[in-house]
Amino acid sequence: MVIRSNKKPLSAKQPRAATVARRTSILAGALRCFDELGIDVTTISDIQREADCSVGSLYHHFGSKEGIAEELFIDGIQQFNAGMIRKLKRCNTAEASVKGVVRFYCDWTVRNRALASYLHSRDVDFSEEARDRLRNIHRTYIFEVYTLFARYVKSGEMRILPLDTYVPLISGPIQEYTRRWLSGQSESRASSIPKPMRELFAGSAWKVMRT
Amino acid sequence: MVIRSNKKPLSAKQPRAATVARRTSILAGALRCFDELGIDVTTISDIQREADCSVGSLYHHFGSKEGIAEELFIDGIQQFNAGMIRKLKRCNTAEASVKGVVRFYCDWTVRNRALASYLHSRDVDFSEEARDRLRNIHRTYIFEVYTLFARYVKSGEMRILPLDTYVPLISGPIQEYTRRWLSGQSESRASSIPKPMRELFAGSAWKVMRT
DNA sequence: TCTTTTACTAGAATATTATTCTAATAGCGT
DNA sequence: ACGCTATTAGAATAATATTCTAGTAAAAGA
Repeated sequence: MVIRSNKKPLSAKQPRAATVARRTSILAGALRCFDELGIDVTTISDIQREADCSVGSLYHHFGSKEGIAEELFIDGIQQFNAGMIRKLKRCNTAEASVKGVVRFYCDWTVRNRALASYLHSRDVDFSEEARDRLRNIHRTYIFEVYTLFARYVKSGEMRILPLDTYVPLISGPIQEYTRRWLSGQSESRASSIPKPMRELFAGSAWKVMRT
Repeated sequence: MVIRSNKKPLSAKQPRAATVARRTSILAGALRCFDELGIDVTTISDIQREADCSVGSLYHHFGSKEGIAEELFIDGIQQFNAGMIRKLKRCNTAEASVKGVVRFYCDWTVRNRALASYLHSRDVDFSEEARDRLRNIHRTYIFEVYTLFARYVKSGEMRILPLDTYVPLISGPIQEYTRRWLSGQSESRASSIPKPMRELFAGSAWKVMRT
C-alpha cells in the first residue's frame, strides 16, 4: 500500500475550485429554502431552482435530499465548533472562559440566525454514517474544550463534575433561550438579544461552575 | 346565534368512543414508526400498517401526514405540562419546587422515552394553525407555572428575573442532558439516568434561582 | 498538442409516496 | 325502521424523489 500524503489518507484528491463552489452554492440554496419554506416542505426542485443547477448535479454531489441536509448540518456544526475553540483560546481565566462559552453561543446564534435555526431543528434521523461522523466531530470537540478547561478544574477554580455535564450546565440555559428566540424570529427582521440578557446567562453559568 | 354549552363553543359534540380509540391507535402507531424507523423515513403506509387502518381513515382523522405529526406533538406537550403542574402543586417550598421541575423533567423523559425523543426532535416547521395552538398552550402553561412560583419570588426566596428566563435557567441544563441521553439510547434497551446525576442538575438549578 | 480519462452536468424516464375522491358501511338519534 | 352523519375502504391521481443515459468540460498522460 502506498501512502500518498499525510492528510485524508483515503480517497482524497484536491477537488476543483468549481466543484467546491457548486457544492457551496447548493448548500447555501438549501439553507435559504429550509429557512424560508420550512425543512419538510422544501423539495428538490426548490433547491434546484435556488441553486440554479440540475437534478443531476444535486444527486451527483450529495446522493440524496437527506445527504444535502446532513452535509449542511455537519458543516454548520464545524463552523460553530471552530469559532468556539478560537474564542476560548483567547480567554485566560476560568470565569472568562465559562462566560465566553455563553457569550459566543449567543452571539454566534444571532450572527448566523438561519444556520443556527437549522441546527436546532433536527438532530436525530440522519443516516448511520452521518451520525458516526457527527459523533466523531463531537468527541474531538469535547476533547479540545476539555483541554482548555482542564487547568481550571485542576487549579480548583472550577468544580469537578462528570465530564458529560459541563456542556449542559454551562450552555443549556442559553441554548434553550436562543431556541425560543429563534422560533419567535421570522425570517426577515433582524433583531438581536439584549446584552444584559446575555450577561444574565453568562453570570448564571459561572455561578454554577465556580468552586 | 345559539350557545349550546359553555365548553368548546364551536363545532364540538362528544365523539364516539370508537373514534377516540382509532385516533389514539393511529397516534400510537405513528409514534412507534417515528421511534423505530425515524420521522422523515416513516411513510403513510408504515403508519397505516402499524395502526391497522386504511388511508381513508388516516386522512379523515388527521388531514395529512403533517397533521398526524402535529397532533402527536401537541398531545405529548399537554401530557407533559399536565404532569408537571400536578407535580408542582405538591411542592411547597421554593427549593422543592425548583428541584421538582428538574426531577420531573428527568423522570418523565425516562418514563416516556419515545415520546420525549419525538418532542425533542422537531419544533419548527408546523403549520401556522398548529404553531398557534402551541403558542396558546405554552402561554397558559407558563402562566400556571408562574402562579405557582410567584409567591416564592414575592417572599424573596427566589431571584427576580425576566419572566422568559426562568424556564431556560431551571430546565435548560437537564433538557440538554436528556437530549444527549436520548440520542445515545437505541430504541430497545431501557437504561435510566442515575439519581446522583439528576440531583446534580436539581442542585445547580436551585443554586441559580435562590437569592 | 492530441488523447484519454475522469468529474461533472443535464434532463427525461421511472419509482415512490402523499393525497384526493367515490362509494360503501356502521352507529346513533328519532 | 328510517334517515342522518361519521367513518372506513381502497382505487385513482398528483406530487416528489431518485435513477439512468448521454453529453460536456476539465485535468492528466503521452
